[in-house]
Amino acid sequence: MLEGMTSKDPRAGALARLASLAADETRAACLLALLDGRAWTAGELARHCGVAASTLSEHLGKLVGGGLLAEERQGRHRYVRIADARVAQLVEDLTAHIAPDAAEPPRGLRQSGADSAMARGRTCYDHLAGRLGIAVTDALTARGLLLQDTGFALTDAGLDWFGALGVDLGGRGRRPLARACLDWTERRPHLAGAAGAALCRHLLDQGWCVRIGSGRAVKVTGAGERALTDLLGIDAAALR
Amino acid sequence: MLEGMTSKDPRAGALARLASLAADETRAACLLALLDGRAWTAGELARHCGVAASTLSEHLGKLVGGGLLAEERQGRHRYVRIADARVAQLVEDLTAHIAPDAAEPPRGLRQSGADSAMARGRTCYDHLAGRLGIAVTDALTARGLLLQDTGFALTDAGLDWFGALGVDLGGRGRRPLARACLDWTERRPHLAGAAGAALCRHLLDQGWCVRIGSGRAVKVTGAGERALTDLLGIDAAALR
DNA sequence: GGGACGGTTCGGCGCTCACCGAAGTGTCCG
DNA sequence: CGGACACTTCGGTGAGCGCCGAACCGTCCC
Repeated sequence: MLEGMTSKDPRAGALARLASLAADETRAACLLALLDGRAWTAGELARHCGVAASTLSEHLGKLVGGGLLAEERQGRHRYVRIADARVAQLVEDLTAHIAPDAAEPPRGLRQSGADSAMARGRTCYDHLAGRLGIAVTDALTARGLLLQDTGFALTDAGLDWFGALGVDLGGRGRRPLARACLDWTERRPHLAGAAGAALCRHLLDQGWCVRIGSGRAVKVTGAGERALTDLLGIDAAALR
Repeated sequence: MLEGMTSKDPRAGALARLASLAADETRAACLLALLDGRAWTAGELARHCGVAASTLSEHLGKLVGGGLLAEERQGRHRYVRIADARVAQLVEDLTAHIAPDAAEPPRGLRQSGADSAMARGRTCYDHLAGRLGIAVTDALTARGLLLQDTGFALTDAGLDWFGALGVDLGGRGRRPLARACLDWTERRPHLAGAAGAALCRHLLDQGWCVRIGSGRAVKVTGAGERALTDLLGIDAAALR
């Protein structure tokens, strides 16, 4: 009670509290699962993590209370998702930090189908990742629309390109237009941020990409192959 | 022992382990203190955190073992510092996430002197922060050397500018040349990354800036004022 | 209405972990 | 050599936390 504390940075408590939220394996598994950007029900997460529903309920209470997750109740379901892009970025950053160590786990044959679909193309919160994400990012860079070597930013030509595509990049809120997100399978940066999100949304809206099943894996459609070739010179067949 | 686990992402364990390192208030305080980029002895940190030396020794064991800190033993001293720029960035990112909430603590008059020196200019790991860091970043942007609105990257002109200054930006290692670091007092992004570090080093090497005491606060010298005005058109008097 | 179902609350169990002081190791210095 | 000093190791203690199953509350559907 006495608080015999010395100075000790006042931010330390808040930092520790934030880190605690991810410091449990079950909660960490939830955050990683939710990085697909979709909303999961509490039950789905409980099964995914292999813990009792009651246990997971308490975890969700903490994650929501800590501002990392947003919840939406629908009937008897409790849907949760990553609260916002800042949180998604934080989890991505943490994940990127451990990626070099976490060697590819030995994969059973049964999983390799889904895995390879994920490696071809997937969403990472709200933008594209996998080989598709890399291909788009590299094509933008090759055409002088995106700087990658000296940082990560759209060029003026890049801004025009998005404009010509009819993609609204949002009212310049707090969120950075372009930022790098380290890809988990490819180990290379790909386009994230407001522009990455808008581009991903555009591809899905135009039917150039479709989600495979209910998961985060996506595949390029026939129309998408033509569009990617026309717009960016991407050899989309290589992504099949 | 049985490992009745279901799938549960294999990265979850590693993520939780990483987060645990920062999930303790004392360890968090250590990380924040070490963000000044200098090496601290175990005893200094113990006093700073207000815990017994034995307690802190165990904390350092975990932080070093987890790869967040690097240690160097000199005689009977154990010096520790942030392991590398990636770790520094991680801690910065986490800190930036909580900054909006952590309102400025009520400051006693005794501290306000040191605090205002910190607000004027300081190092943030290996680059400049505070009003000085913001001023340099904004000046680079205004001169078309740095893009901030569409991401964060040096322009070609920016590369030339660094070259003309005689600053070596390093052999393009893994580290990004330019990235944004959110300033804690100014709430605005400033230049970090390899270019930010090189620039900070250059200012100190040239005697344009000097450290105040042994801390992280820095002040601009007379020669520095002239140089900043010449090179970037900065009104350095405003930083006094 | 009644039963299945998703989610929450609660009590209790067991483990982990931060903390301390005391004793021990190694270094520096008079 | 002997004493001061920085740090580490080790037992012990107390608090916190993740987990479960059982009981409970709403919602959906037959």
